[in-house]
Amino acid sequence: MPELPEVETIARGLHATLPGRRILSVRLGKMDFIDDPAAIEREIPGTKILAVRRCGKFLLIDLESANGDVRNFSLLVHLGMTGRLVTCEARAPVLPHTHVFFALDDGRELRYTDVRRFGRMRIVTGGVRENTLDALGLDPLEASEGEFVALLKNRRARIKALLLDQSVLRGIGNIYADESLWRARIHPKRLGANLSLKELRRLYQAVRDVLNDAIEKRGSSIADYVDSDGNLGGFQRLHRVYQREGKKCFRCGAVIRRAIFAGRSSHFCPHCQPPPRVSKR
DNA sequence: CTTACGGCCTGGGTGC
DNA sequence: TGCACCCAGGCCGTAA
Repeated sequence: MPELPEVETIARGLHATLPGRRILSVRLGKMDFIDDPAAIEREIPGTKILAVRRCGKFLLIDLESANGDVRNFSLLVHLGMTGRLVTCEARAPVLPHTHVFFALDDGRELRYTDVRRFGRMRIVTGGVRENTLDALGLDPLEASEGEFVALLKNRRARIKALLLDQSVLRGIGNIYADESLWRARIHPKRLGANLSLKELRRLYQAVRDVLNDAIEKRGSSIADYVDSDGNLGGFQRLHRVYQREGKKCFRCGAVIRRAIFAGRSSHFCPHCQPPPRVSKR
């Protein structure tokens, strides 16, 4: 499941080889996950790739239009659950569910593969001022401790929901929310406003440590995730709670539990992460 | 405005 | 072997 560390790994991988390359042509398969397929087919061929970067869980491929026009623009890609963005030789075998092919001027292709097609793809213009991205909260790796604390300390929602809320913090998904809460020893059902300053600081550090460790291990390969070269990540081996229901807590030995909060599964240690006193439901 | 929650997207895995 | 159904995670719409 591509979250911040996985998208960061892919962005770095693509940024290492794509800038300067020109996109010669575009071929589309299924396109129901693309906002405006005609615009992609019309405006992408002939463009030069300037940079690849991450914003939350979004990938942005910055492009220079074919004629060197002033109007630069970007291809915005969200990988959803099963999306893959991989470069390979143009003659390389095509994986099933590959729906977008960008032919590059060095004989390679940039391909988008997505079994479930929960991903999204669209062209964005006008630099940073773009509504999809404007709605995003702070990047947890860029926010200061003070900003992080201020974001959460007055919120009456469950801390798990707040961590997942992209308009609060951008880039955290279910894996890293659960792993961060375990490291900070905070139960997912606690309310933001009920956390002590000490706990919020602990959570800030936990989130950063988890994300940085995961980036270092090139992300978590749970089901479909691979990096931009098609290689698996390594952080799934270091998960402490995610998908460890019934196994022993690495810290205290208690049995890790899984529970559904607001339709989302949460993995936690009932001993290290004590539940709120009065918990409704 | 804030929060909670159901539903939707799709198809692989599971269990009968 | 076939088949129905559960479920994944993000996001959006709705309601309280």
